[in-house]
Amino acid sequence: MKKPLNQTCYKFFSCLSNPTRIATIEMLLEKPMSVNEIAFKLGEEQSMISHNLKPLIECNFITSNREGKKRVYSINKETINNLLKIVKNHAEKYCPKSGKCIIKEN
Amino acid sequence: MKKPLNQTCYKFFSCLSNPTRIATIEMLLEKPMSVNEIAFKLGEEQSMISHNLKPLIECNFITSNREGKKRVYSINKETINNLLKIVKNHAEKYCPKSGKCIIKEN
DNA sequence: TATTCATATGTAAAATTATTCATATAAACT
DNA sequence: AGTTTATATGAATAATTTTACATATGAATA
Repeated sequence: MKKPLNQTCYKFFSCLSNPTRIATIEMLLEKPMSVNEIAFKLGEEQSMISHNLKPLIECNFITSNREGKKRVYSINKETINNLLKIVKNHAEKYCPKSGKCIIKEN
Repeated sequence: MKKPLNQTCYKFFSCLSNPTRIATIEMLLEKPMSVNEIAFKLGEEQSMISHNLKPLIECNFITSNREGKKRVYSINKETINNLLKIVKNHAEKYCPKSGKCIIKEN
C-alpha cells in the first residue's frame, strides 16, 4: 500500500481486535496463568489459545515466564490498563445505553 | 461465545485494526475532509473509503457534517489523541528499533 | 533415557473482513 | 423538474484471519 500507513498502529490494534484475545487479556488481568488454565477457563482448546497468545506476546501485551513444567503468562498492566481506561471513557461518553452506541446525525 | 468477552473492546479495536482506516484517521488528524478528498489523497476508490468510514462513524471515532453538497468528516480528537499517545509510548518502550519490536525470552 | 505433562506449531478448512463494481440516493443549481 | 456533483449502498469476489486437529518440542522426573 502506498498509504501513509502507520504499521505500528495496525499491528497494535489488530492484535487486540479478537474476542479470544480480549477474553485472554481479561483473564490475565486477574492473575498470571498458564495456557491450559486460560483454555480451561474459557472452554477453548489449548492449541487455539496458544495460537492466540503468540500475537499478544509479539506485541508485548503479555510476557511469559517458565515455572518448572509450566509456562506462565502475565499481562503488561501499564499499557493494558491505560488502554482500557480510554475505552471505558469513550464508551461511557458514546455508548451510555449499556454498550449500545449513540450516533448523532448532522 | 460463552467467554467473558467485552463486546465494547472488540468493536473498538477491530474498528482500528485496518490500514485504510488508520490512514484515514491520520488524514483527518490534519484537517476535516470529504470522502472524495480522502480517497484522492490515499489513491483509493471513493466507495472503498466510504465503506471504511462507516465503522469509524459507528464507533464515534469520527463525526460527519454536511456542508452544502459535501459531507465533511472530522476526527474525535480526544479519544484518538489519547489512544495514539499510548501506542507511541508502548512502541517507544518495546519497539525502539524503528518499529522493530523487541521480545525478551524468559 | 523413557515417560509424562505442558505447550507450541503446521496446515487445511472455516469464518470473517475487505475491496470492487455497479448502481442508488441526496442535495444544490439550472 | 432535470442535471450535476458528492456520497452511500448492495452484493459478489478476493483476501485475510481464525480455528481445529494432528503432531512436534521441551522440560521434569521416574
